[in-house]
Amino acid sequence: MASDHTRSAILAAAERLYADRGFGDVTLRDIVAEAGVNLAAVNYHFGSKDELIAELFVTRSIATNRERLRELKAAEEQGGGRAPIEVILRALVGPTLRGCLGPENQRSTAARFMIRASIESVPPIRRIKNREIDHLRKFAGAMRRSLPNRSDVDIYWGLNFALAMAHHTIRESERLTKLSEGKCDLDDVEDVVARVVSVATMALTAGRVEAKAPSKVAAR
Amino acid sequence: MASDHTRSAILAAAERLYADRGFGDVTLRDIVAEAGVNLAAVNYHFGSKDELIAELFVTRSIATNRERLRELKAAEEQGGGRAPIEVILRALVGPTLRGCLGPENQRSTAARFMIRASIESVPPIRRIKNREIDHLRKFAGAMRRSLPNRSDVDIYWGLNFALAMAHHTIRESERLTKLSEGKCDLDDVEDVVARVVSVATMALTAGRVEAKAPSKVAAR
DNA sequence: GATAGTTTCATACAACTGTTTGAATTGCAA
DNA sequence: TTGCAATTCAAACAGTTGTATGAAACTATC
Repeated sequence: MASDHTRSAILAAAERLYADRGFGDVTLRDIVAEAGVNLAAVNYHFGSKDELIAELFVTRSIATNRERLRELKAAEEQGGGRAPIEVILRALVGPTLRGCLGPENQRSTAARFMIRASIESVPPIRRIKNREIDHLRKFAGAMRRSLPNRSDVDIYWGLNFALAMAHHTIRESERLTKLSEGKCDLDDVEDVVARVVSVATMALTAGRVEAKAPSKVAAR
Repeated sequence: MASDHTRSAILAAAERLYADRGFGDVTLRDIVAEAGVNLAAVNYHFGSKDELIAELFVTRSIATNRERLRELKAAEEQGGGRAPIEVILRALVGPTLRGCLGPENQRSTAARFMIRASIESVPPIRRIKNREIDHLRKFAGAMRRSLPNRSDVDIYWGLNFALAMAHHTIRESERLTKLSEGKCDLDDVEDVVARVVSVATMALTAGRVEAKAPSKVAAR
């Protein structure tokens, strides 16, 4: 083990470069140059390039998921096993949004890395995301307990839409800023969280709005 | 020009292979082998690999966007310049969802290609997506006319959330099926459209649901 | 049917990539 | 200090990739 200096230098350099330039444009040679270590050190310490990327992503994922579960558990304990749906949703999307958004100039390397991972989604990262299902099931369970009258199908759709709004907002934050000409303030993370939670809550609690049949409109 | 046989054979083979195996795993040599043409034909007819991918994506995008605008225009004309917000949202997300979802066994190559493009998002495709803003602005305009009392910020957030739900559902359709153990029926496209439109409509019309402050819950 | 322009082809190119190797160096324990 | 394992290093490896080349085959026009 020793000092692990090389190992952490590689992790730091890789995270920074991937965050700045994306996975497609950064080679192992770029990383070791930035870290000031030898090329072979990557394979010595991590086994392969993919395992290096996986370790970067797993580290951040675990932190986010831990925070999610902490908030969820606290909410359910306080409510005697049933938490209000807004609080559950806040526990679901809050940590992710807080970890990725915020004032751009002071956005951490980790945050920018996670945004990049959300945009590019290379194989090692996709593999990890696929293991996230058990984690999501815990939220589905909490939502079911919170809304016992709601069907499973509606619960899953609500969960899906909540994640959709959070992740899409992160991934397309730049485009939303441009589209809205800066009117949508993505630096105000708590406002974003509140908007996502609010809409997801409505999706899960409101009666279905009957959408007008498009027959006449769509007709030629 | 001649028969264009080689050109279209390349396009068809590329679309099929990319749809099945993803952009990362398919080389030009795979494509020309599948198409039964010479390797140099790709650069002769398309200039480069990226331009080939771009052409594939642009073709499908244009078709979707045309359909979107057709539905939007029809709706606004029928309503004398103002269309109901549900109909606008349906014009926004309907064509995309219909183009990508539907019974898996009979899903077209084009549909599977677009799903792949949504998941992997390779540089030439990202470049094209970035040019989509003007197109989205037309929908923002229609939404503003439909909901004149709503602030611009709310309009943009509603637009953002509508796209979020549609695109995320496409991209993560497999995961949603697995998570819900098949309970969420993604083959019933019109039901998916109705759900997305319904939630987006609520997001745009309902008063803001005041989410509970998380202070106590989140506290250590 | 000769010719000019287009298209196809086999092949080579040139560069880059992640990974491996084996020797050199370092750090620690006996 | 000696010995042993962990670490670092320069160098090469092996394979793949997109692209370029120049000759050959084809097509249509006059």
